[in-house]
Amino acid sequence: MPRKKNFIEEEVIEKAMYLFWRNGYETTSVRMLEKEMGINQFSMYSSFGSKEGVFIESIKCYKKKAQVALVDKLKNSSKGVLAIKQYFYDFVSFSKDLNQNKGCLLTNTINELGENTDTKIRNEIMKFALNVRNSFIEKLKTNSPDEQTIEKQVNYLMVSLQGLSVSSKMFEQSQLDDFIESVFERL
Amino acid sequence: MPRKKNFIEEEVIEKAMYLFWRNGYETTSVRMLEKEMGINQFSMYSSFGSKEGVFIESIKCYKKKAQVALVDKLKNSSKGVLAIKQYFYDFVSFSKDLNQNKGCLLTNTINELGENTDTKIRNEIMKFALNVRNSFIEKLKTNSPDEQTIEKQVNYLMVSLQGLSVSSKMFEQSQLDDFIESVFERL
DNA sequence: ATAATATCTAATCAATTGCTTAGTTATAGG
DNA sequence: CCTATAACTAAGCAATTGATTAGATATTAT
Repeated sequence: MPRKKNFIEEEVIEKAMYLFWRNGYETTSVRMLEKEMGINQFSMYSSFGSKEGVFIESIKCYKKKAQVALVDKLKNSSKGVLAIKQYFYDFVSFSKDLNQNKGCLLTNTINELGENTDTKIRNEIMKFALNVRNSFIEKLKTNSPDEQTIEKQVNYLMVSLQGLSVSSKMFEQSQLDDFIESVFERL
Repeated sequence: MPRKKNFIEEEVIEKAMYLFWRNGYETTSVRMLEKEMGINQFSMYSSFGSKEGVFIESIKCYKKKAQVALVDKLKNSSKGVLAIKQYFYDFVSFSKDLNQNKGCLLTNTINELGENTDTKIRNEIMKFALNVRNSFIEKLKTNSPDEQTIEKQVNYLMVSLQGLSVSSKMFEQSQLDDFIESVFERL
């Protein structure tokens, strides 16, 4: 009996995600979302409940994309630790937008909202971080069997990755390349 | 003939700075600033012109504090590269607030405002980054005389420092320690 | 075709944003 | 002790924020 939605949720969320990615959470207004998603505020609120609801779905959308483009590729690689290095390079191009770099949406979010980050959002982010972390550990095992060494190495890699995310916004590509090369020289 | 200001600009700016540091630029409203600085909006605007004006002065205040607590200490140290490692540890405690970590105000700002960062603000930030960078280079010279090596090393250190800033918001102290130790193990 | 109902448009809500203005108060030089 | 002048208080500005409402429109089972 009812009328059909004349938009696909996955499609409009993807558009919202890119907007949040470029601008951050606070700077992105519901009017901007309206325009970018191509739907009315009513539709937005009836589908996703709130601005935060749209953001949470955007985070999930980002995670899916990063999973496919970065994590799955890493998992499927047979190059061991070198695959992690490739992950770092892939991450930089993944977050590149024209001649700008948007960093990682998840890192941006933590950095913007800090400890005030909503628990639901924080959980989504932490879950993905753990996911990446475990994938790194799998590859590190091919290098060294020592658990303590691996633990230290993966902590090192996770922080390095955050550094890459922020630095890509302010540093030259050559500096990022220097960094990545240095990171894996030490591994 | 005129009336005297009954507040000291440096004092209220310091309070504003801590507020911006904790909350970020956008999330900090003029009403919050009013309350925290203990002065009226009129006084704020007549002294600093705009919210952005208050922020720019806050950035300068932050830079002064970081200069004294971190950079000057680094410069005065005779421990060579080890002094840079100390800088990393000092930075973490410098940005710690109770059991929370606020990261670096400058890094936070770049990360929040991205390429839309006002030129004046961006210049202030970049000037300080260059300042830190040069201080690192001085210490690196005590290790190796090769200019290319130093260039690569300092790029590595700068990105690592950004990583530390963001990661301090989401990771445990032990993970940060692992990271710092790993960075300087082979420098 | 009709009735039921979810989705649409578009106007509007109170609250908050950065900023300004009108009017009062304090402090100095003459 | 005045008078000039800047700093104060507090009310208010238009614009924007996230969110809601009322009424028109479309779709499907009967």
